[in-house]
Amino acid sequence: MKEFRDIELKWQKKWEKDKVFEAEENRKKEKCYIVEFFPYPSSYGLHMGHAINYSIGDVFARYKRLKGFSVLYPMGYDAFGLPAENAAIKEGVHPRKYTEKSIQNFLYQQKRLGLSYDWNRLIKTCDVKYYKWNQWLFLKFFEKGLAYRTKAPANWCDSCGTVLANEQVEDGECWRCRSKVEIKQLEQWFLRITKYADELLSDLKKLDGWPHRIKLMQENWIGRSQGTEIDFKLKGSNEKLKVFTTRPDTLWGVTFMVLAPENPLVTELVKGTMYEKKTKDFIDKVVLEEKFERTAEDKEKEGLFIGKYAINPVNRDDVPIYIANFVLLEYGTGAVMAVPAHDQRDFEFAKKYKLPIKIVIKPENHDLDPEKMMKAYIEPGIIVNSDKKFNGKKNLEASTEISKYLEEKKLGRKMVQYKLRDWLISRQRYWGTPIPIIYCEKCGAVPAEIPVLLPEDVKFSGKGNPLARNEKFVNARCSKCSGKARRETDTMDSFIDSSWYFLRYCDNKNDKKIFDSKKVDYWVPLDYYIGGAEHAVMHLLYCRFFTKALRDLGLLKIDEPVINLFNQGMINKGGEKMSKSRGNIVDPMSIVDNYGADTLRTYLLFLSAPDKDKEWDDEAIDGVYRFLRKIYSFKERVKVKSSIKDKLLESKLNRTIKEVALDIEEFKFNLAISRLMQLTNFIYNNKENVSLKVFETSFGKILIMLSCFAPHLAEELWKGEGYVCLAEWPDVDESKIDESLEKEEEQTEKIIEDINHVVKLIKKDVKKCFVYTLPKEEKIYKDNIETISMKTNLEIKIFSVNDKNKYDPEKKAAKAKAGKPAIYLE
RNA sequence: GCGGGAGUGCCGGAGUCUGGAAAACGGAUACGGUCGAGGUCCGUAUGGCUUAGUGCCUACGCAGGUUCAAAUCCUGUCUCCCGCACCA
Repeated sequence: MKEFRDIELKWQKKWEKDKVFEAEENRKKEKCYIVEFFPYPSSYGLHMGHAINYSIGDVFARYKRLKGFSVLYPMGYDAFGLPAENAAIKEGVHPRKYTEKSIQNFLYQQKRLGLSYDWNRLIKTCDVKYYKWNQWLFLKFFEKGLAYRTKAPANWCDSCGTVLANEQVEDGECWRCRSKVEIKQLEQWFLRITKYADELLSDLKKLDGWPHRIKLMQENWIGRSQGTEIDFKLKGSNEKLKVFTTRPDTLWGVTFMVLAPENPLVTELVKGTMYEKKTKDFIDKVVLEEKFERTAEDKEKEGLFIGKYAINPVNRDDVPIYIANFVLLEYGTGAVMAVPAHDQRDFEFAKKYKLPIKIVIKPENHDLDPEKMMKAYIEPGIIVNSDKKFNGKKNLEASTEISKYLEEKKLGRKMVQYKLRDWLISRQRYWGTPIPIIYCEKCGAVPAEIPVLLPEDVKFSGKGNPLARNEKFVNARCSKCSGKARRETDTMDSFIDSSWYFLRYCDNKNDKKIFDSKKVDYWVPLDYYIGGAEHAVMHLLYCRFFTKALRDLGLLKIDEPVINLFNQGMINKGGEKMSKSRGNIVDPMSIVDNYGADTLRTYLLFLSAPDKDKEWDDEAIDGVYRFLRKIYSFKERVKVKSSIKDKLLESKLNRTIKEVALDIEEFKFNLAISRLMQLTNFIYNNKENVSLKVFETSFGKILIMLSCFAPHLAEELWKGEGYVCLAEWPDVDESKIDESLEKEEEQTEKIIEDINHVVKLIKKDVKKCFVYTLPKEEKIYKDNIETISMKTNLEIKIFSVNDKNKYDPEKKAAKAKAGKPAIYLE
């Protein structure tokens, strides 16, 4: 509808001109900081998921403003990243141009949705004013030993031409392009996130406002396990082989050992022996070809004896050393002691390679026979065949004693292990923040002067990192000795950008400091952070890590960045996720063109609770459109015939104000909208029977509530001072809420329904209707006689059942019950 | 395998925390009305039976249990979605 379009554009312009949504640190007000995951600006523009995401945040921001909060609600763009660079290679556009264009498109579309961002706080991560502070932070981390460089096996995505962090590998595939990831040995920069592993885990308990499942996913990802590290001596050598186990109680049951094939010790051990060739072949096969299939649980276990033995420190047994595909270098010490009797993996391996199975724990009631066992016995039991100190004890209790015993004998120590690895942040790509390091022939890796500008003049060939071929960029002077030096050409993972952007919003124009702590302290932590669940173990873990690291640098006073995390549901169409490849996407902007932004926003929130998945329905949107048009129709006031519905309207209005506020606080926007619909329908149906004064004050209050969902329409119809979006949320007048009056209305509706029902049944021409009520209900129906008459199109006469003079030729009055009067028609 | 979430009319979804006449709100379809036609708008119907009536039966994935009373609480089970997965 063109009218809606004009209205929306008009108000969008006015809001912008009057800087209506600019935030300020008003210390007299309570603050509320609301952020949505900032988008990667793709050239396709907003998709429906964005539209939902921002609609949720906008409703809440608008609501909090109406409630008198000082609200910061900013937007930014996660503008570095691969798609822009790939487009550059494919289409020959410079990534900066491509990105700027996409940003302009996003910005235009977001404004067209009427989102109430403080655009003055805009952030673009590809802007040197932003990424300079990435570099600053990196150098701080470097100084504190939180950033370090090392040669390590890295996840390599050949199609992206770069390495990936563990979090960015999903099922052995690149999270972005879905191609197979391989392992390469490379010298790379890491951030020591593992330093915070324990705190990241234990602080999850503080996050009451986070969805349970996100916390669980992080907990699993961090993967803390407590155990014991035990030293095995190599036979015929003084060298030690360390293993990590959570089951020291099974130590006497060790019958072999297994090393991860890529464990550097392995090549050393077989050097010069007859096993060297076989071992090398095995390693090549397992490590290079099968890195990721290898971690599947149903993968057949494969191993190889490497000709060496270790000595069990507690019983001096010789145990053969194997390498096998089921042991991972990254976890623990990359070596395990194998106890086939009590570990399923070891059991399967032992069966396959005919290794002995020795029972050291048995159930209380019966004995185990290693020959007949079909699987490992992993339940609790009694220790047997071990040291006499422990035999006969319950294994769970003995476990700690054994660990202590090992510690005393200096054979082992208690230890905590994590699955969490350090964060690999080097990317062999152009479109990112340059890592501000210079390699000097004399001084080694030294900090570069920042900002290290990303050179604009580069050539994209599609192979390798264009920065590395840019002589002007690469050649540098050492910042310490001015000697000949070479610049680091890797750029940072763009997840660095998103790990702290919410802090920069608070002071986005500061060119002296990363941010002014006073400003940040006022706004952070985020009161509400809204976005999809796909970032559970990437962004949401990294930003927690950065918060803690920045706190330890003295820049922040908080431990956790986000109080309440809200995950919106996914939008489906035809039972499937909306996606380009399925061809079932609906472009939000096409809906805006046809129905307007107000309709789209309201519809998206009305579909279902914001945290639930949604099913897009092309037709159902008409319902919301009708609702908004109905509201718009009140622009022209009809003739007032009476004021008999004033009290009822005020009652409903006040109840609605109360309920809608509660619904919004609980993010039940779908319910809030349905209540506004009900109230609107009531007014619409009774518009001639409400006095002008009551109508206008009520309608004004409705518009304030409506302004959260359909802000343009609300502004257009608002007759109060200033902007409706800067008004005050209406107070609830409890005294106006009249339960019995509303009940009367229900009863009236009911009798109308009954009369109409009967009229239809008897299929006769009816003109008059006689209603017989219980004496105490007589008044209710008499008060509403006009409504009943009007809606049944009959002449109505109401009698109390005890009225002796009533007209009742067929003695129907006897059927009257409480709330259900009897009827006679003629 | 482990963990999390969900199953309610023709459809999307309320209701579940806190047990008390299930189906708010919206959509679709059909019929009727309004209208010059279309759209709009209004009304009625959409599990079964029955009717000068407001009644009865059946129903909240399935099966049990607790209770005067269960969509709601408990136990078991099936299906679907999501996450993790040889972590020693």
